Amino acid sequence: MVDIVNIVSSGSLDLEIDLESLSDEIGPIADYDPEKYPGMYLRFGADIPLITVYRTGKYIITGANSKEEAYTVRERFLNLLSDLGVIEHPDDDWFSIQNHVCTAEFDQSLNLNALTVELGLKQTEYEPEQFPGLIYRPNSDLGVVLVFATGRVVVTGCRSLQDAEDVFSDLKKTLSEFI
DNA sequence: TGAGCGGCTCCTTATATATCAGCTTCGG
DNA sequence: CCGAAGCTGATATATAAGGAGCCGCTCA
Repeated sequence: MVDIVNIVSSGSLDLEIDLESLSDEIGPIADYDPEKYPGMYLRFGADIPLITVYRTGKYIITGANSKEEAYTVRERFLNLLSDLGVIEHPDDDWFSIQNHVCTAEFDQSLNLNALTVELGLKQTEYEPEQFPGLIYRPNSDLGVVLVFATGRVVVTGCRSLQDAEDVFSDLKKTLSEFI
């Protein structure tokens, strides 16, 4: 069982945007400081995913806890642009989920030095002086796993929740004899 | 030799995870 | 005034995006 903690998605409006005037029109929920970063930040509320909009019309949505939330925020964004007359149809772009960050857990603490050997040195990186987690890159190439001595796990780099679930269940299967 | 261009790296954002150093704050 | 406790920011992972800066290469 893995839980989604963050989803990164991106899309394109396929049109050039004047971020300076758009941020003025949107008001305080927009934050644009080109000296600091070329993207304009747009956040509908404190616990609502962040939208970063670029001059080229491309945008990214970070911080969603589900695929549905990412799509809902995208829809709200497109409706806002439609209301402002920036775009004509609130659905004429492409949009896709790019990354799932998930957490999972083994019900026991783990010896990461032994785990490094068990998983194979070429797929594993563990340098506790640099970072306390073990970095495991499965052959499936569906994602990357961070394993901690507490038994907690972070699965990232997955295109879908199914990929993250597959990565974690494969890891559990691989370690079924070990733990 | 220098201009120009392509490629690369870093910045920023979200998010869980854990461990260190360095800093501030507080009590005795 | 000093030790302890708490807090912050670094470390690493993935991913999209545009811009700045840097490096090396090619051609005039």
